[in-house]
Amino acid sequence: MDSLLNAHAGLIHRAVAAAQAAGDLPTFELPAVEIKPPARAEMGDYAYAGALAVAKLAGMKPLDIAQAIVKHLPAAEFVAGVEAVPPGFINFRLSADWLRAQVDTIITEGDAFGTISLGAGKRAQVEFVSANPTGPLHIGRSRGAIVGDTMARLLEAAGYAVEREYYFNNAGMQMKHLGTSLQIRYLQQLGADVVQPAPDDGTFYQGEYLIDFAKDLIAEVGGAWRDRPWEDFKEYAEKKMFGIIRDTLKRISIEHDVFFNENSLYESGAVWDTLKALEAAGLIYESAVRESEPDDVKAENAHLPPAKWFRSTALGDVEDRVVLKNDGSPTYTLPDIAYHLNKLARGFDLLVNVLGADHDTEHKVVKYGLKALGGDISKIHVIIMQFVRLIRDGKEVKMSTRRGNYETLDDLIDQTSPDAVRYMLLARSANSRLDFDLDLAVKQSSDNPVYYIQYAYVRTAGILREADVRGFSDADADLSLLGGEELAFIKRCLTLGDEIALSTQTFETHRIAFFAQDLANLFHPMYDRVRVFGEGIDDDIARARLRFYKGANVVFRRVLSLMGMSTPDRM
RNA sequence: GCCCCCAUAGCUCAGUGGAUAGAGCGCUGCCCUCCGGAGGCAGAAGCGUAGGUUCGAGUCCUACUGGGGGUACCA
Repeated sequence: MDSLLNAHAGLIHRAVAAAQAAGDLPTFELPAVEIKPPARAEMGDYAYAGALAVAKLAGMKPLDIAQAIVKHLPAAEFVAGVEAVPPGFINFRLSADWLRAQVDTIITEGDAFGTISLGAGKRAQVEFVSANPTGPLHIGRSRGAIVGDTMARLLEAAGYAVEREYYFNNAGMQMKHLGTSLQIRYLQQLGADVVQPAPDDGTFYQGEYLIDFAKDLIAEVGGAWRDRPWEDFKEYAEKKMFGIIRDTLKRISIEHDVFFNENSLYESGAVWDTLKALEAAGLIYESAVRESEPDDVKAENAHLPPAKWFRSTALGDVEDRVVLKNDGSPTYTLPDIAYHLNKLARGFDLLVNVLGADHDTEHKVVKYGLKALGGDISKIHVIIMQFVRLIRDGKEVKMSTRRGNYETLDDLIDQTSPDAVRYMLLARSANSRLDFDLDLAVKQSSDNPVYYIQYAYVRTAGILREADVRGFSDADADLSLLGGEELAFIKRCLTLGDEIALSTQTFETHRIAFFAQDLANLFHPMYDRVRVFGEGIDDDIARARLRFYKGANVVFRRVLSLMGMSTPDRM
């Protein structure tokens, strides 16, 4: 089914064209049609404010335009009434009969309910998490994990074929430190006389997990690795670490389709090809400092070995960027550009990138690079997330990967639940900072909205179970017996398609969390009043309501699974 | 210094240039205890400051104030 917003917008478009053809409206290009629910329910279900916007363009009073549009509006089965009201709004009212009939549509569509055709026939890729395997995932990474996976789920619901990708680098200094740290732990476990670096030594990973790895390694090979080089330990640690990371992600229902190793871009020569291409475009220069620096700064640094700079300012950047360090090795920018060229070459229609706020500048530089090399950056969308701050006892908890005293995602899941973690990290706009209150998340009470939402689903399941026990069927239900409260709930359910469209167009995953909360807020008061079984409720009404709650059950299951949350029948 | 993000109710946050700005928690008072109470009803309370654009601004622009992030040789 098409979204209701689109359906209404279609009516407006046709009406304007018809009014123009009939000479009731002058010819003008209709600007983007915005349909919204009106401010108050009494005004109707959908409202169009376009007549106000085009008044000047058309040279007519807004209300006259609105009336002309209404006059030519084609009939539609979902519309029960339309009126043009001052100062120039057009208000639509949905047909109650049509709404009631949607209960059956919802049940028929089942887990596909809300699916739209926006991305039909298109391929999208979402790249997220992308943490190097130097340690377990921590809270900072988990926000991107949830946002990325939810974005992927929403894109799937929008009709896209979606691939989830994890980009990682297993070379570099940090991985070497991981290898040497495991080597030290291994030798320690064997009782060898090794010096353990001080806690503030940046080259040593203090985390308990490396002691566990060392024990596992001894169980496998005993003391045979005493004289092995650090590279072997690095490889072992990396493999173990990826296993842990994948297990953690799986606990919160995240599985990637592709793991892309940055190193392959060096092996294929793509990194150096990228540099050559930028050089060929005349956008690389060799210098100790930026060429924009004043002469005295240049002179001061003239003795330093030169680096290679990307003249990104030529493409609109605020300053040039180093792409090759003065030791001859690339900065992260070069492989990043090569990686995105690779992604573009794989033929996706949409590339979504989920990054932390610390990468905000970096992704812009990558885009300048792609632009310089003719890449189609309109296909790339980056979600920049502000940081997560952990709060315990009302105070911020400091995190540090290397010292090992940070909160891991696994710890958090253990303390709360996968569902609570998913919801709390989702229910906030990506460009707002997120305070994760550990005390609140640990509390299993209604303070935590995840329970309120899931409880709505549980209640629908409870009704269906009760019907089963009583042997009561909803066969031949007469949906015309449903009341106003049920209709209001159905209306909200039917906006799921619009939510999915908007979320995927604006790349905002928090919307679905608020939608779920809204739905639960409508559900619980209704549940209290609209009962299926009880004194004075006759069988006809009970059948209609049972059918209705069956539909509600489908909707909650769908919404929860879009958020990657579980759907327990009991709590 | 320069660049990016943020500022809405006591707290945490929604809000697509449209009509009387919403929710959760907390607070105050009440109801129910029934398809599993992790429930329901009602109430008090708000757009950082100053300009500008617009028929119309929480939303767009400028400045300011406050908080966060970034600013080659960590990714």
